[in-house]
Amino acid sequence: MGSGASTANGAVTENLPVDKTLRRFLGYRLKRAYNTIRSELLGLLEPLGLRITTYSALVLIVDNPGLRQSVLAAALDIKRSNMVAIVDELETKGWVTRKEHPSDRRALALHVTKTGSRTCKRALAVCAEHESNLLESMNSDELIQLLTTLEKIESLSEASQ
Amino acid sequence: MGSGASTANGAVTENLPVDKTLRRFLGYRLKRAYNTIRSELLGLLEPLGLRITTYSALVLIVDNPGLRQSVLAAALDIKRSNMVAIVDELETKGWVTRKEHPSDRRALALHVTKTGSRTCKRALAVCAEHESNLLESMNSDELIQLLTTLEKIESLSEASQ
DNA sequence: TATTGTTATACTCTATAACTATA
DNA sequence: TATAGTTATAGAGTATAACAATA
Repeated sequence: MGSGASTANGAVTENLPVDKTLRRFLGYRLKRAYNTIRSELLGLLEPLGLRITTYSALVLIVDNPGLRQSVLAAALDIKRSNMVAIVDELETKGWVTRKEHPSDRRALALHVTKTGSRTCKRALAVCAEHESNLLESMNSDELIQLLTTLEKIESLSEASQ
Repeated sequence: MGSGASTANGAVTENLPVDKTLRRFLGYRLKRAYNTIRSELLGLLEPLGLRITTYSALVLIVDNPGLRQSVLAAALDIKRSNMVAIVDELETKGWVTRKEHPSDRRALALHVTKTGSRTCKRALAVCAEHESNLLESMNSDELIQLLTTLEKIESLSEASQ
């Protein structure tokens, strides 16, 4: 896939030199890299009943018991309105509960259940292994550098708002 | 935005330490970085009548006259079926034409029109400036390193298929 | 039999507006 | 007046299956 050179039949596939112009554009590269990682993660998480969004949310709830739904949404850069269905899904599966917030009656405090905690651990293990595969063939300095740069990109556009 | 500390009113916002676990995960970081760049690009391209997908396609067609639709799809990592609407849009705007492929009567050869070429140039200029903004505050070695690593990620998952 | 372009379809992600109940 | 959660809705992106024409 990607630059597919030869095919089963004699059909043409004209290997395209993507480099010419487009390759230089960061947005394009980021998209492709994210897409590949995304589809890999999807495959890893699906057997556990998780999607990337529900997985990310679950991890944050585990690490921050009593978390407000709106804070969770902000942390994941997801609109409050879109957060509802995600927490709904986690609640339906019995992994997360919405409780009253101790000091603010408008808010909901999110907590993990025992099964939720177990699922989260398994998911974390699976994803950690996936990342370690990347790490192995990538050199850990390189990865750290990547994460730092990505963070920089985020904070940059944050500033220009 | 993102880690919003203070609000107009006295309302609580509980600054969340996202780092704890999730921050380590590459997929999550990639998604956020891509989303920020994506929304910036959207804003830049919209006045020109382009979206990210149509823009990417247009650039490739300009650089590779007579391109097959299927090759274009493969180059952009987009399914052939999803490529149809994208080329439709470019054709409707009068920027691209679908002609007969000289050697394969199943295929269509994509070509740019004069207006298409003009639009592409303007879009490239806008995006180049956007990237140069990133470059300025990022150090060009860092950017090159980033692009290299992203490419590595792609080729990695390509190999594991 | 395989590939090209196409249609139809479904699911996810993202974004906006508007409502309610609280603050 | 502003915030938290919610609903409804619309627009993109992505993925699969199936078809006709052609290789």
